[in-house]
Amino acid sequence: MERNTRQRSAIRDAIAKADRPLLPQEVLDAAQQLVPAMSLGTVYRNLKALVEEGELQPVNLPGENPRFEVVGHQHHHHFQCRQCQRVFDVHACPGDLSHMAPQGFTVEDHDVTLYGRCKDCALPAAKATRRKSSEADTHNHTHTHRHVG
Amino acid sequence: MERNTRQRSAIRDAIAKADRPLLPQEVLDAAQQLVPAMSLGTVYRNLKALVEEGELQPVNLPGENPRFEVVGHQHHHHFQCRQCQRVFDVHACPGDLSHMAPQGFTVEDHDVTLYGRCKDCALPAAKATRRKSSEADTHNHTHTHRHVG
DNA sequence: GTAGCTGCAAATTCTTTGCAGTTGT
DNA sequence: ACAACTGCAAAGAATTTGCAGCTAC
Repeated sequence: MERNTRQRSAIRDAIAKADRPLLPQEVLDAAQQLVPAMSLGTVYRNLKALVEEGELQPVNLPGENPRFEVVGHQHHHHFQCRQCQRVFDVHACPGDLSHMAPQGFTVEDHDVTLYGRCKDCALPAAKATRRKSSEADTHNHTHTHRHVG
Repeated sequence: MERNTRQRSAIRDAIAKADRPLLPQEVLDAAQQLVPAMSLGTVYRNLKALVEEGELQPVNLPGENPRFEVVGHQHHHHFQCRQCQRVFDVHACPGDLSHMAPQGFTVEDHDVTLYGRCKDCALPAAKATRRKSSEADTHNHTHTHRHVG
């Protein structure tokens, strides 16, 4: 049976409060504000458990490490900002794309990822009424690149 | 200046002959038929060099390690077979998807991945005239899962 | 002859796992 | 009590890199 540890609550909370899918390290950072001694291993273990439990779902984007969000809206897609690298949900869907497949291929599902600028990182020219650029640059610049360097 | 080593030729050749994007390990497997002593490190170094040179391009699918293909067709998408895990090019495109983005977000590009059954792995019921199942099961079942297990 | 390349092994990054001690129920 | 959970550290997997020797030009 599942237990209600401080760590698990903090992890649940961090993801529930986020308005976007989080990386394990981001979950740790947020959860450590409640439980400072929490380890990354515990985050991974709980993410896995919560996914199996059906409470969370992994969000995989091309070339990115998996992020996690609460299971809510069924079928949806994602947007990644090229400036701050953060990922956001997109509730729209292009619909049936089976016509795109080559002869003889059967399409069962699809993934769509949009790239561009998020609201906070909008380009100067793109917004007449814009926040000071210093604000935009103050964001979570999570430069996530898969693996080594 | 770039040199023409046996290894580099074998790598180039392996990718050019493949009809789909290959994983580094698949490139090694193919290239070792020409240069048996080739190491995986050499494959990675050459893939990187050939990408920087503009001869190859990485193909990133959600939750998958990067594959590589020759730069040819400009904008295109990919299909991954849920049976054999192989990835194929899709030359169609859904077109402009900027209407999908939330208010204030600017869309500059998109990635689309289709999932289903490739021609070789078509479901029995889906094809009247079908190859013997033994043939389909003889394929490259590259079970690529990111990271450990 | 020498710069670029190669194989090998060690290092790095992300993720999982073993273990001994802690804690929720 | 005792099973589930935690922190820590080691293991694992994909990728990069340092180094000494090899080789194309």
